Amino acid sequence: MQKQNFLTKNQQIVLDLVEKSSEPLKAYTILFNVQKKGIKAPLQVYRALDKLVEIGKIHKIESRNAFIACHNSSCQVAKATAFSICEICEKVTEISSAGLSKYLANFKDKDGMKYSKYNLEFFGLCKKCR
Amino acid sequence: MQKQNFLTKNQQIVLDLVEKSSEPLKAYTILFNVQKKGIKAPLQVYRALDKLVEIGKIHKIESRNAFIACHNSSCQVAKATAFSICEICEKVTEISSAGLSKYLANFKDKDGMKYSKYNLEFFGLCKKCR
DNA sequence: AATTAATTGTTATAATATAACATTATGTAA
DNA sequence: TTACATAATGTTATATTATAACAATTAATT
Repeated sequence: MQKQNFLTKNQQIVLDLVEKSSEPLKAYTILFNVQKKGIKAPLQVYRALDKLVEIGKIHKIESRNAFIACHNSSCQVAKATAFSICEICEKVTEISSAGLSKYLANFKDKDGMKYSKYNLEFFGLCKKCR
Repeated sequence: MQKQNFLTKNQQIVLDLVEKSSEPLKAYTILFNVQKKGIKAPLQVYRALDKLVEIGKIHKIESRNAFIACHNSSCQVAKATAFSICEICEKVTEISSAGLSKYLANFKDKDGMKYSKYNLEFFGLCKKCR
């Protein structure tokens, strides 16, 4: 069986919800909101989320245990992500800076090791909250 | 009462354990290992961890929900952290690169905003696992 | 000594995430 | 087109991570 290149019903339901949201959503918030669509258990949500993260449709904000849709058209795979997070209103914005991603992809550690996969979370105050 | 500038008993017990460990420790692993020292409840561990993170003695690896001691002498405050994480053996190394921290501290987003606080997690394979 | 603030201890519970297993659907190849 | 293999689903139960609430204690400041 080939690796699927389309979304299954549950994956589509979860993605639709996350894409409609202006803020990161938590797994159980998603669960609550998709119960009317027939998704009943946490595991159904987590499985959909896992897949969507894997294919880069959504990203996990690790410091918040929450998920947002990818807003970076070039981000086909979830491997190099950067976000700014407002510490007051919790607004999260995906950063797509060619300079930043180039710098990080080319960064070498002490051992000369490069990393194509990373997650960067900036914290501060957004425009509104400043 | 002044902000304490020393560690309390529980904080010291938790810090001692985390500093002795060569790998990130999870909160309940810590709890299990300090029960012989009189720490009985999760909250006692989480409170100590919170404080230790706040003063920069330890860092939380967000993608792993685990804690490691700070190995960066200049890191008095937990505000600008970078780690490499091996996806096979889960070895975590704190990166202290003047270049990297300078680049990130000076990075400006679309709105010209700078961020003095950030957390960066690189993923790849360590020397051994490569 | 009185006051204030931080920390502690304790019980209970909330929030986040996965294990295990039976079932159903879908692609591949004989 | 039937078997085979792989992937996704549904379901129940449970594991893991983290915090709420509140009473008690400790320590610095006035």
